[in-house]
Amino acid sequence: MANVSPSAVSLVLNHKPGVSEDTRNLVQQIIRETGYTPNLNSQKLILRKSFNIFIVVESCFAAFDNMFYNSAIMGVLESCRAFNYNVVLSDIPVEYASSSLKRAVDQKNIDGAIFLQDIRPDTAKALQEASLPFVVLDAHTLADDVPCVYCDYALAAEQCVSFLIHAGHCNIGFLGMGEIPAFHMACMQGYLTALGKAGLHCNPNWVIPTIPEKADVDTAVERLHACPERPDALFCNMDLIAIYAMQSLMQHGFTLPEDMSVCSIDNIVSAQYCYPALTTVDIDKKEMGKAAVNLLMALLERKPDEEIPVHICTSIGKTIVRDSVYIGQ
Amino acid sequence: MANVSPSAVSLVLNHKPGVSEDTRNLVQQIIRETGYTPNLNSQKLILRKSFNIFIVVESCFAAFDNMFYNSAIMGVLESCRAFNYNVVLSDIPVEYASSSLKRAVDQKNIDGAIFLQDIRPDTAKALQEASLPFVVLDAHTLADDVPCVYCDYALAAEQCVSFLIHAGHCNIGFLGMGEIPAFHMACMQGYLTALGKAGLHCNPNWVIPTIPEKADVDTAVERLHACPERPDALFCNMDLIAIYAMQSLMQHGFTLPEDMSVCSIDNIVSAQYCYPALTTVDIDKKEMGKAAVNLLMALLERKPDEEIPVHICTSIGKTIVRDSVYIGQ
DNA sequence: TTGAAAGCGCTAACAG
DNA sequence: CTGTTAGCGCTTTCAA
Repeated sequence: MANVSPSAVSLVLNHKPGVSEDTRNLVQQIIRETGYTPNLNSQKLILRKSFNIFIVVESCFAAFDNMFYNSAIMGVLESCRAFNYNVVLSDIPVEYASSSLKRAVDQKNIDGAIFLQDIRPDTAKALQEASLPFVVLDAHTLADDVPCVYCDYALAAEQCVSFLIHAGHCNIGFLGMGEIPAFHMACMQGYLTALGKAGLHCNPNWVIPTIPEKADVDTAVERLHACPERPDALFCNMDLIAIYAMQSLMQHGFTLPEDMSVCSIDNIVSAQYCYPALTTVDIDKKEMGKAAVNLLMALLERKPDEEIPVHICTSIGKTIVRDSVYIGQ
Repeated sequence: MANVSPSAVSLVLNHKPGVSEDTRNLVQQIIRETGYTPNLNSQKLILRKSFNIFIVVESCFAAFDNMFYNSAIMGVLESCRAFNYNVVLSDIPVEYASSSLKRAVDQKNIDGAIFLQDIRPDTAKALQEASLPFVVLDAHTLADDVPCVYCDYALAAEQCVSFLIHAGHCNIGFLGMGEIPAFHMACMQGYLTALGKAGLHCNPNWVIPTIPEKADVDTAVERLHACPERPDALFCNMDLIAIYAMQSLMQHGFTLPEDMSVCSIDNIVSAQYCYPALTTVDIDKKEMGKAAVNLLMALLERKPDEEIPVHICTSIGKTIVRDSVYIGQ
């Protein structure tokens, strides 16, 4: 030490009490003058922390290049900056996710994790056993003991379908991602609620589960096309499905939106680039990302048997009106 | 130790010589049985390494949610997995980039960095002074002493314009990102080369620099529209500009691609979702990402005065033919 | 080839 | 309030 004490410095650095104002000021000045920076690695060693949080995707329907989650990650970053954690990206294949994470825990290379979309119950359990704090972002099924941030897709669906109804459409089909049961059910429920409130009925031939792949959406549109009576509007629960559906529809000779209105949920960036530009219910993905890190940080700093609300719901945005819905009458 | 030696274990763990086969096997077996995992943090401390590499964007024209760089990041991740480094995302505002990175170096929290797109000479210098290895991904200007991976956009431009010419177009305009001079010049050169090879001349009124924002592209299209004689095809050096241009064109009552063909460079994911689906020269962004980490790793492990080629050029992909170019005659 | 011992740069528990 | 001390879990000389 240039001047004074050995471990008092530690207290100063960590803004802890136990030092007189004089000493504190002196130390701070010397730190400033010498440009001293503590070595994070020794802190990591003694504190048994890594200051790393991982973003990991286990679902095959999520990915870092998924436009939805990509926006969420922007929120994660923004919110994480204040906490001095590194956010590290990890694209582990599903089958190795939990073992790979467990290894990271053993190595003390991870303090917490944010999962993009639901994880399997057994990996949640494995993580809990390894006592790794984590939160799932954009959860669809809400297990009591898994912390998550989610949004009310049933509400979003209702809002979307209501928009269609207010635009004058009575015959509304539902083309939706069917591979995530809870998600599909939520959207189905919102769809039915909106229909019900308007006194409309649901034609079962018009609800077709699919996945966000062009070929699958093509066959879904095919089925719709084969119906004796066709809807005049389509609700999709993902922008990507809506975009593919519009492409299919146009390939079948439909003029959009006159021959078929399409409205969906997400507001990914491609929604403004596709044709027709897509009318869609905005989901504040960035907000979800921020909420996820806030939850995770709370979990990391939770005191013994402190209760933390672990399911946090972010609100649904407005319906972004673009060109894919024909405003009738 | 359950059995034998104290520091021999270290040699075994790091696959270093100096241990007999017997000891090695014994130790390895015990490690397997006990499921022992070394604590990374103490290695970090003693080795003065973090096993972190940062991905950072300093340019205001790059970002993590930029679809181009986003794909590149997938390549970075994929290639990094083998090296046991964490890839951490860092969205530092431009003005703090170099100081923030220097701090990370002081803290021993970073071993290397990958920049998305060009960095300013002064930050390159600052990084070199801090002796932080780094590489810039998708470099446009190639300073001798800054390691980078780039691709030959002049060639891509030539390929793109040649495609237009082969499709029967003789009057070809150039709407391009003008804010990155080196990039603009490279594309301009490719554009002129293709024109020259075909014996075509360049109408200066038809080359209009712009930026990838709807409003700016709108005014660029406006200018084109005001020309006494108009081109029948447009070369753009970025998909996003092409997509905006097509939207503008359609708003002006053009039928695409009959009234105007559009072709560009990048092949971002939105290129297949836009309307008309965009014909574009593929850039292997993933490959660039991989090349960047390979370069960086070589830099990290370079022995004293070992020479490493620091400019690596990735090849240009095929022209992905979609619907935005009218194939004439 | 192997073991003993000295740190890496910090924090925390303990006396003064 | 302050200084002394003992580690955190590893790697690495250096002798044996």
